[in-house]
Amino acid sequence: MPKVTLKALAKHLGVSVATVSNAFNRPDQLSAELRKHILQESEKLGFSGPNATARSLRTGRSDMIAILLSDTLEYSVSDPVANQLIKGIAEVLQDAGKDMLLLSGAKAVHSTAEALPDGFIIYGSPKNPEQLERVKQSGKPLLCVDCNLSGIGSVNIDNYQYAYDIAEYALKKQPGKVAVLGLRLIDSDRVCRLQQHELYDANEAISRRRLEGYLAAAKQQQRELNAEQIWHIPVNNHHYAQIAAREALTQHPRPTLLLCMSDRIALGAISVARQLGLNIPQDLRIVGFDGIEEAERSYPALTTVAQHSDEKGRIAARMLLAGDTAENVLLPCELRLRDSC
Amino acid sequence: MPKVTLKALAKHLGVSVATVSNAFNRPDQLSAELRKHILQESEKLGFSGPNATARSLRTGRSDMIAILLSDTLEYSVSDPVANQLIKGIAEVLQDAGKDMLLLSGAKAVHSTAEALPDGFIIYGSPKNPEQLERVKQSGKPLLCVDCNLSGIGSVNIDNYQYAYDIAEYALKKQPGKVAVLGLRLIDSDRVCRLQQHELYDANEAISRRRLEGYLAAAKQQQRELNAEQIWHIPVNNHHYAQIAAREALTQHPRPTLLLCMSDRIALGAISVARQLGLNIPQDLRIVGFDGIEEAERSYPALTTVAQHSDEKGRIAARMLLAGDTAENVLLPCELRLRDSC
DNA sequence: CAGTTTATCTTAAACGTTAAGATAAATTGT
DNA sequence: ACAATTTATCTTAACGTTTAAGATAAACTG
Repeated sequence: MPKVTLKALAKHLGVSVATVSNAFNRPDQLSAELRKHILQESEKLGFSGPNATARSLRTGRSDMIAILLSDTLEYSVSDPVANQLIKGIAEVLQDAGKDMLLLSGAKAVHSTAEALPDGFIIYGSPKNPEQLERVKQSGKPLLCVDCNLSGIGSVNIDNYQYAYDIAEYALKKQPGKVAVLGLRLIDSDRVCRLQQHELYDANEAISRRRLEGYLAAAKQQQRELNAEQIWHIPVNNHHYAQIAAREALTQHPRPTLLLCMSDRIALGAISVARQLGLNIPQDLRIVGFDGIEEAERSYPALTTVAQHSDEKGRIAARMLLAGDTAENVLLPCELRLRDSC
Repeated sequence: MPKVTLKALAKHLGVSVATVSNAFNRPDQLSAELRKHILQESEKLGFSGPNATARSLRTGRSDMIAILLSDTLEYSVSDPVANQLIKGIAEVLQDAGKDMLLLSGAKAVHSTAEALPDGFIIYGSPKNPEQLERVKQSGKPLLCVDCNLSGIGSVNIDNYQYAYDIAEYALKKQPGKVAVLGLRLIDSDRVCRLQQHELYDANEAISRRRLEGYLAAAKQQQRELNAEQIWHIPVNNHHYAQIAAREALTQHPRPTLLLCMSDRIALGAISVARQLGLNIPQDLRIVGFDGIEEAERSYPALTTVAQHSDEKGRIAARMLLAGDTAENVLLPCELRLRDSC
């Protein structure tokens, strides 16, 4: 059977294509009567509305907003923080009648998905420079979330400050040896300690800002914190967190405080501590970062910095839709003081 | 500045649009020399390749495949089973040079995202009948995963059989009262027990097949399993699992066996059991379903049915790409007998 | 060297829409 | 009653590509 198009419908109804188009898009351009008739008939013929591709070509819009993830889709999206962010963005976009498109940053995405969206929310430090370049080139509105790119508006939290705050709190509570379980500090697939020369890095990634906060707090409290006590964890999951935590906690002397750059890492560390028979907070204190739901339910409940990723998503989405893409917004967080420290 | 298009490029270079188009798509249609020149010049002008929308309109293809999720994006995708599936699909699609598009089933998706893909993988029981209808109408290749729709090819596991098998195994091991912690058995947002009339349902959802398996095994072993011992859990997460587990495990007499329809539910139940001071497997045995990674690491390690969702994804994607959309494939699973039962 | 093939490029017609301007009919004001 | 306005619909020209078919010139064939 021939495809049902606006043109075919128009012919069948004996009216012009414009009128059919208007029936769908601009009700004020034709009589209510005719419009109803057209809509009915189109339903009958199984016409599911004007072809989206053609419309998009003609109007230059697609009513889609993309989230440019820094990793593979499946990984980015399974992270609880990213998940909350996506949820927040989705809420706002839906209300605005826009679609959300998730773009993987890790793999070479075919151009269709990249070319289509009317705007982009770049989430996390982009790992694919060519892709970023294409997106910048597109001239479409851009916004960063949890990253900072020169010339692009952004929504962030003050990672340095809150890392400083929670580290300061923890250091005051707990004397003894300090270790950091850091997330994606360097470009390596394996858990490892930092080397001296890797201690500082011009990198704008949020994990670097957090590390700087920890280091500043340690310095201010005159507590030792060397590169060899700073672990790099390549992926934010339980598995890698446990590997690092086990390395850190089987040292002699054993650290008495773990500063963890994410709640997932902290939860992994808690489970290792339990396996090692350590009592939290007596033998060991642990703090996290992010404020994911699981952190409230853990035993002991995790002391952490609560950032509101859903709100971050909502704000970013609203800014993008409003064309408000020049500002750099910093959202407040809260220290959640619980039993783990 | 004027937009850079094929036409603009052609004019600038003094060749026809067709030639520029061929430079990108059909290298054999022009001399290598000219092609190189065109590509260089196009790079210089910041032309990022032929406009995807126009190409898609002209060719009728978008090189995108959509996964039609049954829930909201953020929820569907945070589920470990869905996550594995997506990973598998992504692998195959990437190798084939296709893009993956995630479509939310819960909300009204704007037509652009729905109209674009060249094919659909429907994941889970669709909750949005109109959307499903539109997708069917499109005439594009469809495939179901973890669901069954008449006339549409599918990739599934034998939920009935494996539920039967693991229940049979557990029932033989453990005498006493049996309870089922079921996932999405009825249409309710709250944790609750099933009513008598809800025990059987024509619904094709996988959870129903699993329940039938449990019931058949109980019957075969002449063990009691009434509606009042079957819980409905609306969302596959720790939170709801714990609510249901707490209800089930604070009964008198207490059940000694929990048949859980997902590993996440089972893990939630394990944590409740621990809170109640119950010893597993002495006081209580628990089995799960799915075989997620966490289930190996839990304490005690979870006895479950391992389905290979990544492989399921790969197979589904390959079938769809091969145009092999009529078959109904059943993938094998394995019983993983561990300490929890 | 006429006839045929090959390599290279051009022309022009789609693809299915929308938006601006044109036209004709109906309504209004004076 | 007639110009002025409003309302309803139509015509036309894009939007940026791809591709079948045609044109041209160079290279081969016997």
